Amino acid sequence: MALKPVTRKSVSDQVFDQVLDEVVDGSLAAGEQLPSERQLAEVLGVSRPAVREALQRMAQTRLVEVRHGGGATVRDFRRYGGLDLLPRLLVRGGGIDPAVARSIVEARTSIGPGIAALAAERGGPALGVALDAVVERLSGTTDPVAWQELALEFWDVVVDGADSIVFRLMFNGLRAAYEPALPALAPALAGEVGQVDPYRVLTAAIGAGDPATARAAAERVLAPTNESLISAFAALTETPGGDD
Amino acid sequence: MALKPVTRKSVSDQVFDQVLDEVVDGSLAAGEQLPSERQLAEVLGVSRPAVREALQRMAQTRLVEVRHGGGATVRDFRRYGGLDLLPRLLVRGGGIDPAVARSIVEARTSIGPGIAALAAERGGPALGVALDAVVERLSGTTDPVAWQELALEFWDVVVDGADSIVFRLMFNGLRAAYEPALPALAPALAGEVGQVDPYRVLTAAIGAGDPATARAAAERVLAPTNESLISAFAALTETPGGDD
DNA sequence: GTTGGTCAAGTGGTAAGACCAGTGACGGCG
DNA sequence: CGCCGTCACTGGTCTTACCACTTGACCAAC
Repeated sequence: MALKPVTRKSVSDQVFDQVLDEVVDGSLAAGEQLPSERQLAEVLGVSRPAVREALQRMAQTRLVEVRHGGGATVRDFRRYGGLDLLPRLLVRGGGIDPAVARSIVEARTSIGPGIAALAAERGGPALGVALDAVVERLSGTTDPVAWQELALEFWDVVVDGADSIVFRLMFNGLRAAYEPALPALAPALAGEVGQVDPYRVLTAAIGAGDPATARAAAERVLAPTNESLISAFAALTETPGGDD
Repeated sequence: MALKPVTRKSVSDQVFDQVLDEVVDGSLAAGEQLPSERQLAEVLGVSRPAVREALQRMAQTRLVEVRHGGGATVRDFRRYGGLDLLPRLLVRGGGIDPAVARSIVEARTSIGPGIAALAAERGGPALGVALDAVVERLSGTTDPVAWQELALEFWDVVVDGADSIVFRLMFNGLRAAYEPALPALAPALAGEVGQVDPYRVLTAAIGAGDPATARAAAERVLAPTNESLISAFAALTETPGGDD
């Protein structure tokens, strides 16, 4: 009997989710006016403060624009949305959106090597040691989920070594989208468990302060995961998967 | 007589800003407990709903964690923060943070070429035409601010052509951080106004569907701006600059 | 007709007070 | 000593009221 933690979503959370869904799936088109707070409150059967908290959060993500006395307007999420709505786009409509999944893979592949090169430039030997420690733990791991978690931590350390805050913030956003899906994703990526050699090569290049080699090594670390990720996402389309 | 729009910040905005500032500058360290909503409301002289809206927005950006009945905890913004707090980090402490500025330049340089290559792969001739139109407008522009706006729009079109939602969302976040600073930044970048040739080369490569050439061309588009950007940010350190 | 002003209705912003629902620590009881 | 209930405190929600702003209609003066 597998028990799972009870989820208790607050009212404002639910309002937020509903409005966000309508914005993302186009039921509320860009430029459209939202119902007034009072109307929303009545329709949804909740209080106005609850609605307001949800709308303020929507405004915080730049998905709606609220003007004092002038109502709230939906904005084009493709034009104004941030990385934070990546999870919502990924699971669009009950299944995984393959275009979004592909895009995540592309971003990994495209950005990772550059970060590795920066880390090689700046990290110094200390970074190599830190990475070695992670790789060591990686080599002793057989559980797919734990392995992916460690892979994520490996990159976390690399990103720290790159010492470039923009990459750091991007990584945070991607991780926030990626990590919750790990339990559902990891089994499909089980094939790469145990393949620590690419990580060792990358670690060595970074520790040696060799950006060019690090860039190439990063590509070899990321490449094998890519096709597996795409198919993993595809396989997830009709699978319940890890929620929240 | 230069008039500027009157700014009227709502109470919850001000609370949000204050708390955010304290988190970013470390007055509220990671792991620390925030005062209770009731205490905050009393200390700041505002109502509890106003405080709640601000805290909910903080939670939305993953900078604080709120547990029902268990208070609110500050999280490490370097570990959990998203791209949306880039503007705040950039102007840390009244001046421009050079490390953040450098990082923005690095991200431009590192990611731009990959996006250009993707756009070349996927855009087709139609994308070339769209880019041509922007370049044409670019060539007729002498005002520095307008020129930078158009450069931003050029990349906007490129990112659309790359058809990869993650890059799109990243670009949105960077743009949201970059655009407000443009009026203050553009004059320092006036040197590049009129240099449309790199853009033409890039446009041609993308229109021709040549990823490798597009990648190289993108580097040549971005490179000249980089040193100017760094010094522009530096010059901005002791200049009022565009607020909000 | 255009300009400018006033007004009313609707909307978001703020406040106060009350109560519900979790959390956590303290102290009594076995 | 350990378990467990109580209670104070915290966040979550609702109600009600009022303020501030936007919009559009209407009207007077030019």
